[in-house]
Amino acid sequence: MPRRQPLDRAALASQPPDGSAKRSTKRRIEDAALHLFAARGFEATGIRDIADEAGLSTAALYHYMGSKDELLIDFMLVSMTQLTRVAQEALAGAEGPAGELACLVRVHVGFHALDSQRSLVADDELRALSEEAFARVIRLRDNYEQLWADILERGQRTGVFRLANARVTRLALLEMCNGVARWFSDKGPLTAAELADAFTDLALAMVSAHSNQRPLRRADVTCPPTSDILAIIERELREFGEASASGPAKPASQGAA
Amino acid sequence: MPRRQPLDRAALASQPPDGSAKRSTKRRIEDAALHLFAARGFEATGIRDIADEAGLSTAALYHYMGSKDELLIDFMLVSMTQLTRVAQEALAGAEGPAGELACLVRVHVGFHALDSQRSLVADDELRALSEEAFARVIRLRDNYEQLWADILERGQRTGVFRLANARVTRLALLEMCNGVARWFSDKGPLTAAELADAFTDLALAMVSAHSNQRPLRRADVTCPPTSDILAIIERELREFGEASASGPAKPASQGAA
DNA sequence: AGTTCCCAATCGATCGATAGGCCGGCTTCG
DNA sequence: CGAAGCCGGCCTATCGATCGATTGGGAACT
Repeated sequence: MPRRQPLDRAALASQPPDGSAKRSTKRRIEDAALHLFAARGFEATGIRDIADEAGLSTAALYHYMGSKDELLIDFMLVSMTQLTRVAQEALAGAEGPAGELACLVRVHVGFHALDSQRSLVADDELRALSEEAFARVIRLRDNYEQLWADILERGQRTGVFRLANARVTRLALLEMCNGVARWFSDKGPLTAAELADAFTDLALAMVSAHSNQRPLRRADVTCPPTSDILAIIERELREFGEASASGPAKPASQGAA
Repeated sequence: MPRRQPLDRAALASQPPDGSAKRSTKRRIEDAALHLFAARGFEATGIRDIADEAGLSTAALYHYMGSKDELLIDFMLVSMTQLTRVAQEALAGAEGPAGELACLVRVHVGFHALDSQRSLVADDELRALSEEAFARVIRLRDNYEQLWADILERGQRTGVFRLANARVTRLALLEMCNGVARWFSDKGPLTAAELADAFTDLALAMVSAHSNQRPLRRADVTCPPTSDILAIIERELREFGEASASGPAKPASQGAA
């Protein structure tokens, strides 16, 4: 019978003297949950599945997390917050609607390729949220999508873009980019950078970006290079990965209110 | 307490003398299941939810369907079969890669707008299928997507399209069109026809469709008009709606094998 | 009498979550 | 220094609720 692993104390002892032993466990739980949510869906994933993949009992799970629902909510809030933050940082290096659109596409595609599991869950499991949590996440998402709407509107108004319908174009762009998380694999033929660049040209073509009667391609716009943008994303993901795993979910046993 | 409705026998009696009473019940079940699967997801929908919305007991459900899983499988097989059939019929009236692409976009978007619930379920719940059912549905889907791949390849080869990467372009196009089922509402500002036309231009721009150095728009290509294509879709949906609801799932109680 | 249609009651399985305790390291105090 | 007490980390066992599905009819129509 497959006994549960008795914990490699030697490996734990070799880590920094702070709460790192805990971190590794919380990270294992989050990684397992994210993997299963993305592969089977939130509703189809049981806490026993998560516990098995993390190498724990179900009871031990609740030492680190509030509930299965909170786990999902956290994934979504983190995903939307990171995406928005990276987009804003990257937009500082872009010029004009065409450059800004290229920037948003690179960020969005980069995020959905480098963190595809979390992105997939964040995009597809909104219906699993309670009304309150849904409202919180949607507020963040609306805020993010407003970046796209503003840029499309500005491009339309200044004549850089030619849009039959700004709303439809925005929705088409976003769904196209969201789709990346559904099929991208880092074992596939394309790197995240190549994908982000390919999508940048697709997006510029969709909005008929042009200047002096000539269509604009990604080489023509002012926007941080894809390598820089991917580096920002990776830094953001790394920072959160450490921040989120600094200890148990319940800081101390406090009396109920 | 909300008693279950005692069935309006008078209304049933006013229908044609064949098996129409059954049809209405089976249709109620399918409509309820489709609505709930689309709104909450397959795994989050219980058979009691379906029974409540259909105005039946859970036991009565099994008089008309095999199982909850079979219900889902049927939705998917029907969706893929109809989509492929309509696409092939419509393609007969198209000329050249640009006309054919416009045709596929109109069919795909039209389907996802006019039958958005079934399309949404078919696109999003693949992971809920068993391995065997998954293989059956995927085979149909691959067959359908091959239509897109062939047209993109032909457009690329004949110089009508300019594609950086045919596979990426195909995936981007399909995800963009699939997205329609997630946000389209017939109570929204656009009709299905207007949407299909808008997406046709977006798609032609994405592939850089051109002729004589000039970009091709939907007015320039040879393709059945959107109104005709939507009519084909509606006929297909109507035909199935009646065919699928002609009686209980279990034709007679037969001994087990 | 047979068939169609449907229900109340209930099956075993599994769901998310909790109770209560064991174990080992750390701190505190004699 | 060593014993005592605490606490974080994790376990087994189990909770009530709900899951999909079935049994065994009863009422209505043919």
